[in-house]
Amino acid sequence: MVSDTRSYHHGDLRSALVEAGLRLARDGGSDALGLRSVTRSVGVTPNAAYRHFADWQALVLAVAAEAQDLAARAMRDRMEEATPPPDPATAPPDPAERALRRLRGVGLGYIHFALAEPGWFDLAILTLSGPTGPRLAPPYQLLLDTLDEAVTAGALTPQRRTDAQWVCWSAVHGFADLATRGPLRRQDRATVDRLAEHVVDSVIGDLRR
Amino acid sequence: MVSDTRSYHHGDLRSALVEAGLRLARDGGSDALGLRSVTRSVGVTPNAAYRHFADWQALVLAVAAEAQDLAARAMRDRMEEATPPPDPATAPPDPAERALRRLRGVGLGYIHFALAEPGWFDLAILTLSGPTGPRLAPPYQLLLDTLDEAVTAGALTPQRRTDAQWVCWSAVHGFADLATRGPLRRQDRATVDRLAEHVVDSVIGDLRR
DNA sequence: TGTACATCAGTGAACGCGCGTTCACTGATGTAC
DNA sequence: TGTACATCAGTGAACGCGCGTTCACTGATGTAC
Repeated sequence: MVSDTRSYHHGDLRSALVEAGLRLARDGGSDALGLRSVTRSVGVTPNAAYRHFADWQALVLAVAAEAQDLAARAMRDRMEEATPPPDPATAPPDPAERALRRLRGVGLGYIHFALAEPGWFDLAILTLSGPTGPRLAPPYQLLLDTLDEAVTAGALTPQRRTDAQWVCWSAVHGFADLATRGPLRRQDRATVDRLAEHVVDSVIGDLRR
Repeated sequence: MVSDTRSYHHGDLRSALVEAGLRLARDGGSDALGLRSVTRSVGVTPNAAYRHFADWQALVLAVAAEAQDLAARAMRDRMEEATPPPDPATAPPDPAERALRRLRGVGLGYIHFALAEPGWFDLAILTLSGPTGPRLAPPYQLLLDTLDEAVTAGALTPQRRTDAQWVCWSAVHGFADLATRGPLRRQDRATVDRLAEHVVDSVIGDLRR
């Protein structure tokens, strides 16, 4: 709480609504995002939201965009974790190998975000196809960039690069869905992690072939 | 219509409700399956459904099971289409090659069912994880059988067979989701078909490697 | 520095809707004798 | 073959709920002079 002195004017209700939306969606997924539930959570009248969003859908889109940013950030973290900055004490790693490790990190990052935050994942994929304008969804953009880097690093032929994003995305997205909503939902975490690596490595194995 | 003479007793209301549910879900997906909307569609009072289903969820599960059967049937058709019975006039095909063609048919069948019947697909995946008892979901069972056949035919080593179902299912399921709800939704059909083949062939390419 | 006033961001109450579910009921069916 | 009656499968009305949205409003803010 920034201030406990509840004033008539909120200050930054728009941000507060988006944040409350994220909080609700974290537990309940996109279903938890009602105009009434979000405003209730902030402690404000339902129609107060109409000062900041055209309608209910606009609010959902705003929260979903935030969830996509969170997903992209988690993926990027995982990617960079997989490829620490070169240590001058050791031999510089093979750039092709390094690029594939980064690609692997991106894929596993996608899956692990879904497993760690299924509510946000559910919300994020809701609008992956949405008309978010010319800007691509951040997770998708990250995948494209990483694949391009793999070509530059010589890990991937331009021929194999073509449409590779759909193979990669299909596999990790499908796995994430099976693991969060589907038959792998009840499996223990170690098994799911092992299968996730297997799926990602299979796809990368095919790409480098 | 079996009979236009509306009697007080319906005859087979349970089947009629499931059929009406399928009809509604075909257009509107699982969201269209309300207890009221289904009974209304049959022309019967809402609570009449309680004679045949414990509650709303039981009705949904019954319709979803039907949708899964439809999916499995479409996949099987596609699989058998890909492997016509041996013609004695020509040389018998390589059994390993034949098994992989069948596997390819199963994967493409899954994707094409999703594209042809997105409403039913949405409903079917809702309950892929559901507690449907010891019986596995028919589409999943079909995948397992086809993979096992591929091992028998020598197209797949037992080593590669391990967990292969998750790689296959993840890829086709993810693609189906991207193509029906995701960023490929607006793509023209020819492009989507081409990408679908690319995804399936990539996975199979990795398996046979 | 003080005041008048336009603008803005919220309130409070209500609208109409559709949902799943429950209640007491009634019309139809089939079985025992 | 006919009748009494238990059983079953529907009806009709209502409950309580939560939803997104609209209306007229009021309290707070900031600006012009």
